[in-house]
Amino acid sequence: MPKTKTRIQKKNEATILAAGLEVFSQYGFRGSTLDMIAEVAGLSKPNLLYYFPSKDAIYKTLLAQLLENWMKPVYAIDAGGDPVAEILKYAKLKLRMSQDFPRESRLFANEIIQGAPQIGEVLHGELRRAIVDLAVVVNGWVATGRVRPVDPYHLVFSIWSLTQHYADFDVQVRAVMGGTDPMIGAEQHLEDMLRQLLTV
Amino acid sequence: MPKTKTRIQKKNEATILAAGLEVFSQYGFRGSTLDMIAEVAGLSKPNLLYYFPSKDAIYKTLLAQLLENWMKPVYAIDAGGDPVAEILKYAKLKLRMSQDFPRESRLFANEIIQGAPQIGEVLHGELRRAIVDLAVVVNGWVATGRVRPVDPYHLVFSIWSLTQHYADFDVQVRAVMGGTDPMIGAEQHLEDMLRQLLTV
Amino acid sequence: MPKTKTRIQKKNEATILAAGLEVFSQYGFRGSTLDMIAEVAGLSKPNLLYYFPSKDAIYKTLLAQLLENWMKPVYAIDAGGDPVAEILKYAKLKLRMSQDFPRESRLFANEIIQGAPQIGEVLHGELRRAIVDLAVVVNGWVATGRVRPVDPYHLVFSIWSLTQHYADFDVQVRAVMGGTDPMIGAEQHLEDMLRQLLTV
Amino acid sequence: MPKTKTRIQKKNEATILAAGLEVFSQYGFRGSTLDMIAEVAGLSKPNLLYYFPSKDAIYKTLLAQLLENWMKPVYAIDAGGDPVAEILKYAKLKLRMSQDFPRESRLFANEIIQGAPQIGEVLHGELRRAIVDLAVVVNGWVATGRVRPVDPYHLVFSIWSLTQHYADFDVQVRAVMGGTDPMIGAEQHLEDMLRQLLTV
DNA sequence: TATGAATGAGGATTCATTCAT
DNA sequence: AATGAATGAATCCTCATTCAT
Repeated sequence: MPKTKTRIQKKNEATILAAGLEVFSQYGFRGSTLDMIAEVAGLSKPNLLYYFPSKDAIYKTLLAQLLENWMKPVYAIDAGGDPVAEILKYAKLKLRMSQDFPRESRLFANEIIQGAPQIGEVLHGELRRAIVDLAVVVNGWVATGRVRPVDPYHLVFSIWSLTQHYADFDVQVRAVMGGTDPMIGAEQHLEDMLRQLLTV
Repeated sequence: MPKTKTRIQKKNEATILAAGLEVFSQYGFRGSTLDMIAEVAGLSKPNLLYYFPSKDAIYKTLLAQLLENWMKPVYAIDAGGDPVAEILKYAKLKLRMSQDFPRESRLFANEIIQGAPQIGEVLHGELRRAIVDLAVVVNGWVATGRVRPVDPYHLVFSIWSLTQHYADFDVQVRAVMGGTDPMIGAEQHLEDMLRQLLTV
Repeated sequence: MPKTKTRIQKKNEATILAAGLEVFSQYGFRGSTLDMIAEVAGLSKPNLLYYFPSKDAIYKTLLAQLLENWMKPVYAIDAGGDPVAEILKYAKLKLRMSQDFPRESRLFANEIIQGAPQIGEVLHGELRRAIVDLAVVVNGWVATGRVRPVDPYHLVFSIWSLTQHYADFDVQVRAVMGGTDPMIGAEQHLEDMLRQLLTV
Repeated sequence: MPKTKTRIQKKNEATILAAGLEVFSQYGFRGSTLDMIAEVAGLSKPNLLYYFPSKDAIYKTLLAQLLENWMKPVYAIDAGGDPVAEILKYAKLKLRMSQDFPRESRLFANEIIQGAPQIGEVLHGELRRAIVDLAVVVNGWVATGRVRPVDPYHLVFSIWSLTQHYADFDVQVRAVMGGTDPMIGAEQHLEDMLRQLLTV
């Protein structure tokens, strides 16, 4: 019999994942406790473990979901489109994701900083393949003189690091900028930087 | 009489701090245990606490040391020097620090991601002041047409995020780049990017 | 919705408090361990902490309960009654409490000897007020010649010290008296002493 | 070679015992730490253990010294003297000891409350013998009508408990009496009480 | 004689997980 | 589907004592 999930089941799983994201993204895996997650979820601790077999399972489910969304934008780059426009589209999408899903970003950052124990394989597999493919495209653009000569890998790192910085280092960004909203100038700067870097 | 530290004392404190850095930078404060640190330090757990009153004290000492080194480069920027050269000098220094002290960088990243519970004040105080001062300098350069118009804050974030990315996201960087040494192209790219962004 | 306690909850809390009283009254707060209390209670150590948040909480709960019962007898003294009879009634009540609740008495004694870190405020507040009020009554009796001139405070100390002596110094009392039951002559002596002291 | 103690040895042993008394009397045996004692003594912890083999040894030495002084007054009672005067002399001596050596009193109280693990034997031996002898004397006085009929044991307990109360329950006594010095009325009351109780 | 260094044996408390209902 | 009850395995920290000098 195929396990069809009831409405309540779906709702609670979603609630737990949301709570898990909230907590894990701030305190990391080991720094988070089921009590915290249960508190945020508004459920009892044993009830959490009724829906997920373990703390680990919640964390892994979150990471899996995250990776899916994390990879999507790369595939949206159109090798046939205008180079600068395509890169900018990608970069802005990344920036918006950092704005809209800062907790996901921090969850990811925590996982990577700790050596990617859970998602190491994905990094070496799917992610690497996607970026290698992208590098071929970019190198093609460079070879045909459509963009300035640029290392595709470091280009990607620039985009990743800066966009995620606004989410992951939010506290520092806000501390440094005082009351100013960081996001106001962020996109402008990102676009300017990439245009200068890429436009021939 | 000023308590002069024994040779053994100095050695062991250094050993413990090194071990603490190793462990805290990877697992964060809550994810690290005194057992791990003792293991790495090659000392017994109570002996750790003979030199430092608590786990917290080790962590705070590390952060304090870190902050000191972290702030230095900013102050080395010479308002009277060549704008692009000064910014480049700073950026390259930062990059080298990430290369040479990746654990310090990750320790810092962990602290910030978790909301900077320990160093929040420094961020709002000394760090903010330093960057505000730097912004004045950069804005001066912009106003006199010596560099392209850039937002000083986002310029700084670009430098910070990219340079630290190589340390904090090392696993991902290496996964994506396969066998290639990330550092070979990193400085080149950093310089290119900043020159394009800043040169009028 | 008021948290109504389960039957099990009530039972276990009572069990723990009884065990805590047993242990704390003999070894004092610092000399007692959760292991001892768990052993006596027949519960696991973490289970103790499931019902009470800390060792301290068990101790404080016990002291709070104790103080309530400890204060009651004072309030039962009727200013309008026969002076000697009222004092005797109070003294005998105290004596019976020492007999029936020797552990409570020792718990109290331990707390006081160590400087009353927990209940210092109650001593300066409620207890002092009660005894000051009592002193007024006794002084009234003295002034109207209904009892011999006595210092109300030292009268109270006499009653407290002697009655509690049988509980707190039980070992010594029994050692000195050999096989004789201390309580047989105790009440007799107490009554005789107070009558001689008070009767005009 | 007979171990003759050097001057420094004597001095340090005395210092340690004084510090031990200070600490043990307040926190009890298990509640006291060598660190506390070392702190009070102004000596290093290992140095303490150079003079005394263990924490236990310090405690036992203190108790032994204490018992010696504690027993003396009883022997000073003169069976041939005036009954009331002799009892009063004894009681006042006890009171003065409580005033002058409150820490000794509390140390003793702590030991007894905890079941007299160290000095149980002395209580059953020397102390019991002394009080039994005293009882014979008092009973003689009673038989010959020189004092009112009193139970010698409970008489002794009255004296012990009240006099020690001022030392052991000092905090409570002072709390109840407010600013008044407890000792001013104490002796007066003690004398009055005993005279009333004993005088035919 | 004195003390800096070191540690094994606790001791309070936390936490993921299991059990019973 | 939900939760009160329970616990073994940590985890931070304390402390009497030992060791080396």
